[in-house]
Amino acid sequence: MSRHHSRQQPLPQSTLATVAVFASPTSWIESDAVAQCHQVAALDGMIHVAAMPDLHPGKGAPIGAAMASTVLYPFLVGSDIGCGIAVFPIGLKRAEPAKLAARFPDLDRALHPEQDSDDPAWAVVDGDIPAGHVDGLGTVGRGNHFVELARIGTVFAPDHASRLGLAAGDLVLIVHSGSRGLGEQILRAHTELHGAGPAPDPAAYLAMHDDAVRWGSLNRRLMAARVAHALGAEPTAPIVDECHNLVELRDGVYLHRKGAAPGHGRDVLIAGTRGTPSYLVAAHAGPDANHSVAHGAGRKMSRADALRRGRAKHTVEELRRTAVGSLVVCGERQLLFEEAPTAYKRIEQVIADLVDHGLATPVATTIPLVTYKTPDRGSTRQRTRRDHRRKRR
DNA sequence: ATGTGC
Repeated sequence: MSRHHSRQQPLPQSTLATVAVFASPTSWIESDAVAQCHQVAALDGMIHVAAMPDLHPGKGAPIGAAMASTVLYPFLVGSDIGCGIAVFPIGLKRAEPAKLAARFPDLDRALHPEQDSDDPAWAVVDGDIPAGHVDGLGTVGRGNHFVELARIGTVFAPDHASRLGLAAGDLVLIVHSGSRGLGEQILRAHTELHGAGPAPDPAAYLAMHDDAVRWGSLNRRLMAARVAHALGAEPTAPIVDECHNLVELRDGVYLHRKGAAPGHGRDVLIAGTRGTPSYLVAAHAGPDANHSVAHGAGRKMSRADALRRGRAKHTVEELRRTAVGSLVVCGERQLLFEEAPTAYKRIEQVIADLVDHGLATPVATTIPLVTYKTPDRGSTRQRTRRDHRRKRR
């Protein structure tokens, strides 16, 4: 993606923005990702780039960074505007993970307002559907997105956990998903005209962006409600819901977050992997960190590397039943390898880096029981996405 | 990441 764009007027003399990396020297950070941070720092209007310990290379822009600029750059937020992680308490009698896994609804299948009008999940909609965008409502998507049933493990801050209504052993649903096709449409509309250049009308972009942020949050609530009903529980309101791909106007500058969660006095669920704990933290990041914290463990390997190396290292069964005893529902073999826990950094190191830099305080861990990624198409033959496409033709 | 692109 080129960062050169046409301008009618001469640019003001640009000063290079500062780059701060919030990770210990021993934490593995790919040099390509740091290089991307410095490329971002050289953009017109950029003031400060804060890289989180889960930093890794993205398409054009780094993932795991908060970037403050006088100019709004849509590509720094990316296509999944509104992607985030929400946590919902769920009152369930403990049951076998295998039984629960089998009861998850098909989250590839969208809820349609008319065809599915009797679905009780609609009760979470308390207004209009943002942008009137109906396509893909209630679907989880692909990549690192998931819906997970987890139990609260170690509680580090009992009072804080208690204020959130949580105690060790409680069950929660964790939903990581975004705005599906809507955010992609919004970025594409900008990119077709302006490439990686700034939004010429920031207010117009922000209006669409804010719709996508609301849509993403609604989508997470819809999915939590679908799953709760399917598991025989009542839907609940999220106790945590933070979006990690967004831009906000803060102190007069555009603060872009790409794979970085708001960290100023927020509670944030920082995702581990599909086979390790996640961390619920109290975030208290200041201006040096662009008021942000990490959003997850962060990829250690590219998807291609994870697929290639994973095939030599793991069996499908090992990835479907993890080291913590959880089950992974994922009918796509390729995705299972791409998302293997070993393709990610150690979440404990990411959290330690945040703690050491004074950006967050752990509240509790969540231990996966069932992670849903894509519908299970049966275990007799694990298919890839390509197989599905072939079959359709 | 994505109702995409090889």
